[in-house]
Amino acid sequence: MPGAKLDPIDRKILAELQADGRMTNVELAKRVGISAPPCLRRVRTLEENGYIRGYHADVDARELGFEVQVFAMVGLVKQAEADLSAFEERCREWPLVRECHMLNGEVDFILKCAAPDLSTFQTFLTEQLTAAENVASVKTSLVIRCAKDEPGVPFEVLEARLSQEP
Amino acid sequence: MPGAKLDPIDRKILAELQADGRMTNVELAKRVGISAPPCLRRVRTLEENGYIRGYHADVDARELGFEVQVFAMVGLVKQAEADLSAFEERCREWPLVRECHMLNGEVDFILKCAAPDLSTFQTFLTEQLTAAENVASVKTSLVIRCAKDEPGVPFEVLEARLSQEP
DNA sequence: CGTGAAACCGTCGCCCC
DNA sequence: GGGGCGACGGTTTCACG
Repeated sequence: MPGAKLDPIDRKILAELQADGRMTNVELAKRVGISAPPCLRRVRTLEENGYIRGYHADVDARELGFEVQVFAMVGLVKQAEADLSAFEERCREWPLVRECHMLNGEVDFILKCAAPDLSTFQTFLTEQLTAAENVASVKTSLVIRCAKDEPGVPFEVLEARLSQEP
Repeated sequence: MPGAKLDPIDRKILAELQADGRMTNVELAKRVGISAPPCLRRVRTLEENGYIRGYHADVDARELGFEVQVFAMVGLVKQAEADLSAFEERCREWPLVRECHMLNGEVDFILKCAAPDLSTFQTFLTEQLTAAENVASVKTSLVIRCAKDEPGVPFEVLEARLSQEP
């Protein structure tokens, strides 16, 4: 049962840093109810054990001139592990592809892409993605608007679960 | 032309904070080539003008016990603006739904969901999402694995564009 | 935008439970 | 094992040139 090695203070630290990753350590310590030194030690441990992968500013893509966001559903011709890995490696090299998830079901991968405008994306779509080796089909959907974009994990759900069956 | 109001130093600040949101201000100032006080003023301005929406620790969902990630494609019965807004409001209230994007094409919305296990998700799926008013169809795809998950925007693409046609 | 100064914070060693 | 106290050096954040 993962996440069980964390005590309530660790989970509170993760929840607070997920909500505000630039909080000072003393502020964080105050919120979780311990003093600064042990709080910092816990944060370092959480980082080293991979619970915290990093910290990122949440930059507004549209304000920066990335008007186009697209979800692309990709089907491959062959799905042996080597084929899957090869496609994933390609995706890591394409900067327009921000996320690449392998799925079950009829489609093999879903990609989230960001581009400055439609023509940039269509060039990428026709000359790179659809043209890539082993790609059988690509279906794209433009994002009209984004109603919710919460990073990370719903800690409320985790806490409800843990308080229910300890 | 959005993003044009930013000078190269502002864009460098955004790129650096996107890569490491917990960097100290003096380190950031060193990297962008100015001293600390004007660097902090620029960061504050970028925050106030909405270029930076926030800072978040990138928490490993699976290590925390969220084993299940799902993409859900949702079609509605009616798509008048009031119907669309009502569904978006529902999504904001569901903690398991982390992202909700309205799409063009045959499907109306794509949702990214996170859940501790399959049964939690299926309960949500059958009792909440599929049962919600105005929902016509829901197709779900489990995430098998994630090959890439880069937050934010490819600044390399932006810089290449700006240096090409100033 | 840079300099200087004051307040604050990150961090360490040590002691305590 | 983990938490608290005190102190040092670095950082944030002013006012001012």
